Amino acid sequence: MKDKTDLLQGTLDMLILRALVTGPMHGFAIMNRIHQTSESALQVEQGSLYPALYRMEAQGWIHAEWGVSENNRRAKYYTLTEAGRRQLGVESENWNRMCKAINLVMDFPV
Amino acid sequence: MKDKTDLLQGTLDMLILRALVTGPMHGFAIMNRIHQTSESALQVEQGSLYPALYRMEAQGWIHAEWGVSENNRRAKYYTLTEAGRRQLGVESENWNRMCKAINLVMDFPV
DNA sequence: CGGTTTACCTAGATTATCTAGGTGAATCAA
DNA sequence: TTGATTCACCTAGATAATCTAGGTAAACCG
Repeated sequence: MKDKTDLLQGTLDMLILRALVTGPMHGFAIMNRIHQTSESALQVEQGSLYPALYRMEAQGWIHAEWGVSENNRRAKYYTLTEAGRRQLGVESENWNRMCKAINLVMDFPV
Repeated sequence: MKDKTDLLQGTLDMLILRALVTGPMHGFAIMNRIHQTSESALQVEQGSLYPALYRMEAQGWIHAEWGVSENNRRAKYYTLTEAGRRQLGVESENWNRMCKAINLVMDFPV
């Protein structure tokens, strides 16, 4: 059974890219950022996050660099690349189109 | 690679249930209805539709009955059950919550 | 020095949807 | 009357995204 906080499939990459628009961030912080800005409605699991980051780095959308976190832990900082910014545009547009389409169906007069 | 008309995962049942609010319909008509009301933005594939209908009937959300279509073909007409109407409410609420949550993240100030 | 938090990682399961095949009956044009 | 097209249904297997459930190690705190 799907949990209430499960993500809508296909939106994770977009959310991560969007989080990185405000500047480089490490994985753990991205997770928290998404949780907080969604007012706790979204909870990205670590088992989803890290493979996604790995995949997106391979795609060239983000760039990773080891550093030290604000809590003095070693952390991998991710930066949005130019390709990542373009990808965010594509995914964001797609999301808006889908949202609109679904709402057209949902709001169709009875 | 995901196609532009691919559905957002998790929304198919909701769309089908919603289509049936206007009255009983056969599978093929449900497919076309979703395509049309979404202004061609959504295209449910038959290989997604029929298994979904089967699954939803097993869940008790819809009820099937053989009949004859407006084109004089044999067709299976689906009707929304009371449980299906409740399920639509649940899924619809969940969709709105998710949409809002994602848009909170997407619209977060830079 | 033991527990908690931070931060990362991975294998395998789950599940939804799509791809790509198929059937058969009705309609329509040649 | 026959061949092509449309309607309507069905299914097996592939694909892919996310989650579950495990794990490591270092830093901090009492």
